[in-house]
Amino acid sequence: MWRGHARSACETKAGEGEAGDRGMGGLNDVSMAQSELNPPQAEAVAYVHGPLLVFAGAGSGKTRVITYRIANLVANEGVMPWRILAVTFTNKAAGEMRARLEEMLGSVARDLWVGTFHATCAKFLRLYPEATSRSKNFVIYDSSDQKAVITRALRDLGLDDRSYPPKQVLARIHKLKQEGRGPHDPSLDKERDKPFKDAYARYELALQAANAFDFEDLIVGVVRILEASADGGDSTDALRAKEALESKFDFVLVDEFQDTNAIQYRLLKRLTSTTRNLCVVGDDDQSIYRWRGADVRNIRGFRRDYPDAKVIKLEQNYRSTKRIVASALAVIAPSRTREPKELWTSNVDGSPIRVIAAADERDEAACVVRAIRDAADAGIARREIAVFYRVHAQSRVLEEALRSVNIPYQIIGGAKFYERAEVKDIIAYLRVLVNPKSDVDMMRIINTPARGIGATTVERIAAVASMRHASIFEALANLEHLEGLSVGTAPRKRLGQFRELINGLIAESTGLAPAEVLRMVLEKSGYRSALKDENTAEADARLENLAELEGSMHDYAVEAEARGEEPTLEGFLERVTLQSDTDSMSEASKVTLMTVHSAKGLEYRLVLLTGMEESIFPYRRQEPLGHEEMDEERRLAYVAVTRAREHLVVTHAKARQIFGTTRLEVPSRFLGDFPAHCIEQHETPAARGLREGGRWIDRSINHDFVRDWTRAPKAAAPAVHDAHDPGDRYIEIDAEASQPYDDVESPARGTNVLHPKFGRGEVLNVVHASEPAVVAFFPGWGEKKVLVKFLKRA
DNA sequence: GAATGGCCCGGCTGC
DNA sequence: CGGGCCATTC
Repeated sequence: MWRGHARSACETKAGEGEAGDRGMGGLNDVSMAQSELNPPQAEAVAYVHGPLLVFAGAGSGKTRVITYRIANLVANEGVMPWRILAVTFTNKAAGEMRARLEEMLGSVARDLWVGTFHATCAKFLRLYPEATSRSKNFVIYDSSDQKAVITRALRDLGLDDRSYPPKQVLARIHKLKQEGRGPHDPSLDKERDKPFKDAYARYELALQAANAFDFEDLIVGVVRILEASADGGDSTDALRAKEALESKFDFVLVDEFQDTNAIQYRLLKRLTSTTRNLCVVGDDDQSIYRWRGADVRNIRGFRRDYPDAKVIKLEQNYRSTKRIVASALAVIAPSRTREPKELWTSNVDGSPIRVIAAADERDEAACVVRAIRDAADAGIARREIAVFYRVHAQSRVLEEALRSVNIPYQIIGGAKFYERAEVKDIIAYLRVLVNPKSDVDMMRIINTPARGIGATTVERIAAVASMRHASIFEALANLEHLEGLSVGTAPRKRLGQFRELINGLIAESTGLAPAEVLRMVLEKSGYRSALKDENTAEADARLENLAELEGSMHDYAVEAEARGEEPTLEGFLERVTLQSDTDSMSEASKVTLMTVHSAKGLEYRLVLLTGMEESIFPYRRQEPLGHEEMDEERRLAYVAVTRAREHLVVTHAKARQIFGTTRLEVPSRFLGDFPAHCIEQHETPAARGLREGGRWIDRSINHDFVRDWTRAPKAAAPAVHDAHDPGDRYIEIDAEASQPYDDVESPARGTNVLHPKFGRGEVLNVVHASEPAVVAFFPGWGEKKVLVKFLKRA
């Protein structure tokens, strides 16, 4: 329960339970809840006109402030809901905000514009597609699609991919787009790299020809509309769209403003150019997307751009214990440039932060398992627990450890479902049906499943199409009359058959529900039967994934209907591309594993922060990090720590196998920043073994490691405790439930067994040694040959 | 001309 | 560990 004065707009007594479908009315009708807002929160809610900057410290209730502010505008200020735009960082956050507002305001909340930058701009562009030389059925190209486009452009220009690596060229293009600069921007005149400019121009043309946008284009496109001018030769379509857009909203609110980039900020300025009712909320200490173009100077410099802006700081943290808040502040403190603010909490001291030294990544995973079990014993539900890491590559070992002891978990991000080959294939079909000009998709499916149209033929038809500034689909339509297409009669015939396949699919898909289109594509393209014919376990898994794809279409249909929208294939495809990792998070009773980046905006009772080692977190490759990069790593660590409500466990390993090599690691410098009175240091027996025995440590290479280990967590903690009993290998075994194997009897292939050291495993092979033995796979350890007498039934 | 298997290089974070 | 490229085989 929040304490503090409720002021002005927020003095209301309506009961929360009465929230429901109600018309608009005074705020007293609205269940703005018994919630009492503290003075700065109330001020941020009640301040109505003009620019408003809210510095919202971690856990200071900023989502609540935005939500209430919107409710206040609608209920008390008489603002029409469709004239309010709220920009959130994820689709999930948008959905939650919308749901909350519907509770407070009733069904009128459906008319609010709530969404991410990308989703909102996509919506604008579908309203005014002509203004950007696209049609309404445009598709959005994700990074791999973009890479395909730029690779092709570079090849067409005869640029070799060693001097012009597609990834880097693409990165340069994105950087320019984030600044709103096209290939013919005057600022590029001094750019001496003409081939690069050509590649950029060609990339843009290719996207336009494909009736496609990349992520940046969605924002840039809307800004272009808003900056259209009759003098600048813009079309009447563009001018009409401009007029509609710039007067569309009375109020614009932006969450996580610290992670906006230059073009997004420009968009916001343009959308509010007449009203100046721009409310931005964020925390410069939590700016973690610099590498993606985010510019923390947007929030730090907001007052310069809007000298009359009202500035409010929310500094009371309601989320975390005192120890967690103090540690977070200690981690962020060394950062050089920060907006001054004092985060504080009146919450309890809480339990000490456990810092655990593990021997290696598996030992660390075992610590994680142990901590999760302890938490479960203490009554913390699994959904209240999260495991964080800096890079996805760390997740596998953690995953195996959890699986081996049957702790349900979900992984956010990582190997993404929609990036699986079979899913991408089918999505490519669907996108072609929606937008046949999409060459990237056409190239993907033209010979998938194999239908005798090989690389050479594809290359030739693509070359002819590009020579005529046409798409492959258009070239195929003219197949019989194409001059300069030198393919034999057989491939030509197959191309014709493919064209008929696509035309047939397009004709039959009209009027069908998205899931029905999917089923039809699977059948008629021959994709399903090709997979079935393979008759392998892998093909079966792919078929299952495709079934799951159909499932996700149903989920989408339900969501769309909740928003009052008609489910369409376009809508589904857009959702697939613009979905953020956390959007698909399950509410089920599972432990959540994710990167710290994904964790932004979330909170958990128990957070396990793993891999706190120099070179992992702060992450660095060869080059030492620059100041800016180091500051960002620090902010990322701050985000990680501030996700925890009650308990925080921080682990680091002394050696880590990652990216194919084993490295000796020293504890992260950020660990050294934790205040001594907040932490409690532990060490696993295996880690201590390394320190004391140093058996397999070559000190001549390793003296840094030893020195840093004694120095880095400089806080002399209370006594160092054992994280585990000696001899316990941390993979827990339910001893009572298992029975030993007899000496004579060997477990059969495929049976599950328990080993005192390696835990649960599966028998792969029975081997003949002097004693009965098997080769078994133990998650987290790999394949091991073990004697049967050490095994128990699982 | 198409399909498949091996090999080498590069590898973060993500709308 | 995976994707892209090349060599080999059909």
